[in-house]
Amino acid sequence: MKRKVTLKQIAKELDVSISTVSKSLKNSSEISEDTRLKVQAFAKLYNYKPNNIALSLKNKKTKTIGIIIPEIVHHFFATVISGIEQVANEKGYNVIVCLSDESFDKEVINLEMLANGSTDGFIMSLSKETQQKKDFHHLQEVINQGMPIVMFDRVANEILADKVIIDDLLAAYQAVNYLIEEGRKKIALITTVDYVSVGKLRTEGYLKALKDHNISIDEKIILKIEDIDNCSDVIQKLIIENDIDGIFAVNELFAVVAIKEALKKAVKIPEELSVIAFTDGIISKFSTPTITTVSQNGVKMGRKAAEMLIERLETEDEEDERYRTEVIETNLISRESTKT
Amino acid sequence: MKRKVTLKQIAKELDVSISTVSKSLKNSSEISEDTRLKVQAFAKLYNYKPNNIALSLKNKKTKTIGIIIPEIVHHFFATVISGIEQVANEKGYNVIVCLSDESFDKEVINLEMLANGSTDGFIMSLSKETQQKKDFHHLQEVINQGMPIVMFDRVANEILADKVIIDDLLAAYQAVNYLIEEGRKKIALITTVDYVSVGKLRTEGYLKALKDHNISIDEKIILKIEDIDNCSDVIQKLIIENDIDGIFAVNELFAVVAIKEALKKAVKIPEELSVIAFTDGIISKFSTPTITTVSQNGVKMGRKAAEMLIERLETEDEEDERYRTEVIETNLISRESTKT
DNA sequence: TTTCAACACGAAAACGTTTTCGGTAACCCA
DNA sequence: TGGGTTACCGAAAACGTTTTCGTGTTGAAA
Repeated sequence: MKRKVTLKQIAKELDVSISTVSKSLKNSSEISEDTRLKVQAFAKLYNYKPNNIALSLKNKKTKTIGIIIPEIVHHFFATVISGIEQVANEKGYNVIVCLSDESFDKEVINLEMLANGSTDGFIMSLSKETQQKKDFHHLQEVINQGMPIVMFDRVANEILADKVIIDDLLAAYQAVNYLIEEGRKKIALITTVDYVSVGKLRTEGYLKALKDHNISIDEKIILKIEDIDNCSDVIQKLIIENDIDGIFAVNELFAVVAIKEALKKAVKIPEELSVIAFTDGIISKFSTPTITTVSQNGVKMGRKAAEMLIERLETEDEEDERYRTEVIETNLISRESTKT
Repeated sequence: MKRKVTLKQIAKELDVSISTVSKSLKNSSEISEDTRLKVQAFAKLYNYKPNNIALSLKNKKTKTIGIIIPEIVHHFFATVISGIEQVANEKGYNVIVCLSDESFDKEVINLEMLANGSTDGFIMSLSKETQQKKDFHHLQEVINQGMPIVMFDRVANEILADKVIIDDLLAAYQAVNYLIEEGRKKIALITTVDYVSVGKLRTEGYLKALKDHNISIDEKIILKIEDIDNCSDVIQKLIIENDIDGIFAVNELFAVVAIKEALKKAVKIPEELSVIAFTDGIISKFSTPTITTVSQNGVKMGRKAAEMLIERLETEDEEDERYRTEVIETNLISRESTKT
């Protein structure tokens, strides 16, 4: 087992100083060609690679991006990571991933953990609990220390930082419009509890679309679901007890459960009931019938977030306080769960 | 913007030496209670946290695990990461994730990148290309440098290291047996190309099950698919041209495509055709009909891998060359795509 | 012969820790 | 009063780099 070789060892072996070795490897003109080549040959032979930690300490740059997200077993977040990793890779950065598990405390711990030198900046999406508590002091503190943060999807208006979002309200509005133009009159909404920022915005879009078409709002067919694992019963109830002809769901899981429950009751999709879901994930593509969705391009969001962060990291004039909010466009992918 | 405070700054401010500050914060008995409390109060006030990079350099430990996987937009890998992160978190480690995109070169680059001090060890699953080339010198080199590697799922027999796998052959054997015991006579196999280690093993299990029941092997109903994105045509052909009554697919994507194609042709599932898939992912749970699967507990694999790696990292007597291969049990989750 | 530039290289500081070792008082006991 | 202990603190090395500055040697010009 041959341990990694250091500058010091090379210096000793070749009977020169550490400085000489370092300069030789950097092709400094200060060093004679003789010694330069000698050192380079030796370094190559022993497969010398500079130690990243030492470099980080010296340069006060880790070339590492911290990602903190609620969970990873979730197609959307996985695609975002994928996008981040792509541009990080291109620009020579690594990514270190932490999961908050939707917990405020874990989010704080992870953030503080990584803020002590491990990363140059953060890309994050807030945990549900954080959004509920509306406590963002941990973010503010990190920002005050001079570490840039880019937030995506679940962002906080209270925090001044770069952000990457989609226009949740507009996209929801358009999706519901789509159903209305199909001729649907009684469109149900299946959404999350209100403190999840995106859920709230999508709900607003739904309400606005109905209002703009003079369709009265019926609270009975607006379902706010907290526990995603046990939602089938309430959804079934929604379908049986109201003769709805359209469903707008804020995620594909709600949608697929709704479709299953409808099929059980022999409701024909899309003839009698149209379904549109937010988030174009793996489920929508492969369910039967396939589901019309608002596609939320996670890869693109990740790429954009990484670009924004790295730009801020690498721009010299640090204090440009003009934070940007980038809106990624969505598009409606129509599939079998709607008529047109 | 107040930058992070260091020992040196505290020392200067309080007019003591750096050593005194360091010892005070560690509650060393060498320091008088007076100064100790004074220092601690000051440190707390300025929210002092030791710099991780400096610690890493000093201790030659980063408390960071490198994960290198083919891709993250894949439910199985996401669950594995989730498992790794759980125990890493418990034991005070961070994880840094790199994606090889199934490319040998990227795998090598990532490995070398992280091996230069950034991580203490690795958990990885090989890229397809690496498995095809059978070139593992990059792994061997890292191991030679004294960094432990734990491989999971797509492992290499040629490399001596700790491994976490499932018994692919046995699980496939049992799955096919299940179909046979249902009374299926003509069972098709939809698998990957052979160089993917797990695909090969699952194929072997399929063959063994047929042999053990004296069912003759029909090469026409064994489909080896390279391009997962355009597999529907060949699968459709398989279903129309052979009157098969069972399908064993080595992943859920193949299975769901097969089901869709069968339904198109009005083949009744499971009455006329049973389907079992490997990998219990999100698709199997929500497709219509839901799919009977061999569940491959990714979280458990991840947890196990992380435990093995951390144990090796933290055990003093470094050179215990007895590498272990841990086999995670699978179980068959029967759903609507099979009769019993 | 003196002077000066060019050349080649090394010493040392710096990044932020931890830890070993020494040192200086004050105190105790004989 | 002398020797030894104890309590408290600081200097310095170490981790592996990079970079600034200094220094010695050479050769050529004056």
